[in-house]
Amino acid sequence: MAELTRRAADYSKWYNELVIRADLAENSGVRGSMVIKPYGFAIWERIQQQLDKMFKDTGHVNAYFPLLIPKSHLAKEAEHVEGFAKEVAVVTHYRLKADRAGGGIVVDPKAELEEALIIRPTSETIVWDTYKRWIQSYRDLPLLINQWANVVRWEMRTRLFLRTAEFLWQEGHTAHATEAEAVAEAKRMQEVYADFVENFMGIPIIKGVKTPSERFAGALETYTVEAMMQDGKALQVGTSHFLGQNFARAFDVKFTDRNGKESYVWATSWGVSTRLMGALIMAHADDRGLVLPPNLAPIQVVIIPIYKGQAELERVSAVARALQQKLQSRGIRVRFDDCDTHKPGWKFNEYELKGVPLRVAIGPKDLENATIELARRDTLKKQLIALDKAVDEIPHLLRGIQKQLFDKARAFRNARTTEVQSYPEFKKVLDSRGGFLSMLWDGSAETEVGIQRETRATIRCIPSDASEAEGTDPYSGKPAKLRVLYAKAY
RNA sequence: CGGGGUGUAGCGUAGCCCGGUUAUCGCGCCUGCUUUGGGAGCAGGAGGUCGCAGGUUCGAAUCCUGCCACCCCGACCA
Repeated sequence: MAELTRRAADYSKWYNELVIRADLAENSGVRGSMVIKPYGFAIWERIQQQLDKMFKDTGHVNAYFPLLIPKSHLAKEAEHVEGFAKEVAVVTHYRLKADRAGGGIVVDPKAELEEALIIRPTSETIVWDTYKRWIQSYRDLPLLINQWANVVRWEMRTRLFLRTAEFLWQEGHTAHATEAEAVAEAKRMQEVYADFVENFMGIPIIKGVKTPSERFAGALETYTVEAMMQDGKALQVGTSHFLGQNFARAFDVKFTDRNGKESYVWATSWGVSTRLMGALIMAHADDRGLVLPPNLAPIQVVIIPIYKGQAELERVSAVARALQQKLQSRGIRVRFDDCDTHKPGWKFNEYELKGVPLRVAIGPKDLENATIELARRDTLKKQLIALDKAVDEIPHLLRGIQKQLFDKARAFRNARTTEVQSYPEFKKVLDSRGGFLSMLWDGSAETEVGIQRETRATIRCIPSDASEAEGTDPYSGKPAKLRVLYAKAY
């Protein structure tokens, strides 16, 4: 990764080329949207399946809400509308007609909608408009619902995976009888995300809360999980909001409690998106392509036959298929690539590009010696092992690679996290090493804005494990009680 | 929305300033033979509204006008 770090300024070029070459996605040609290719989608499906299981294990169920939302819904929650109004796509007509003059097709001016519809940038408004009809009693609570969907945000600038105009995500929307229960839910989902990103994706994260200015539009508290990419920039990979009673008030969602008293319900919402795939690439990949943690990899082991002629292929295949079957019976995802349209060297490169954690090569020499060649994607090291040891060795190696990827990323992040005491030191470290900078903060938005303007670094979060600190904010000179994490972010 | 840039085969490009044979080269694609333990070699072949629409000219990828799309940099953002 030294090469990548050295070329930090050139990072976006590297990143986009890699993403495309690795067959994950490409710009669609439609402003800011992406096409996710089959291999990329296989990775997304792994993410979906695992998260979906974790949501269900924590008592949630899936549902689906409309794509198009009446414009007036958005206006009901003041801060929410202010946050999203600048980037919503609007549907104003329901019909096209032939254009006699131009020979093309034009919007039929007679088909204007009485009320414009917006394409959801997030679903809080339509969900809460629906919840109003679903909730009357404390017996209807808690309501713990998740939806997998696409949303559209007309961002001024887009970037493959990290900020596309249309993206896939999941959004959880829950309703609770008490404030304490809703806060606990928001925190619990932050934990679920942390668990998923660290243990499944192998990316270490920092848990914390956002400052008021970085909060979700309409939230009282935003819990975040922040990761560091290999160029030292921060990326928010998951977010969970405690919404208080804001949306319940805006959409008039009340319930009657045990004592017959009526009050507004308490809400949360939480989400992760295809941005996770951007995080995956930028956290683990190297100049040879993707590096996938085994838990996530759609293909964990690829077996490549080496042979001359049909007879040899058949002898190699017999061994390869037997190994494949034994591994599969242990729950390992194995592909035996015996297609004869590409040579072994081509396949080696292809599966490295795709980040497959382990590669097995079996050829005539292996048949003679009862061995296989095993290559690790993370270290690029090759070793010969006895065929009869492979079935035990491979699961063990996969676990080792999963741990190694996480440990490496965590060591990198720790090495790039600096506690700074003064503002000159802050600027110096930010320019030289980047990464996370821990510094005392006076709690004011003025300081945040000032530092952002001067350095482009923002407060990523107030870490939840931050110890009590006492001192002065190096930027403003005012009293400070908190150490927060600053970083340049995507 | 402000600043900059680019549109030529599936991808990457030369040609444009200074108009003139059949639009250049590489990758990829197709066929054949030889190959197969790190992205094969040789031979042959296919593939083009030169972003779109006008204009100037005997003649436009090249000059002029308008439009469109995309990329990069800012403000915005999961």
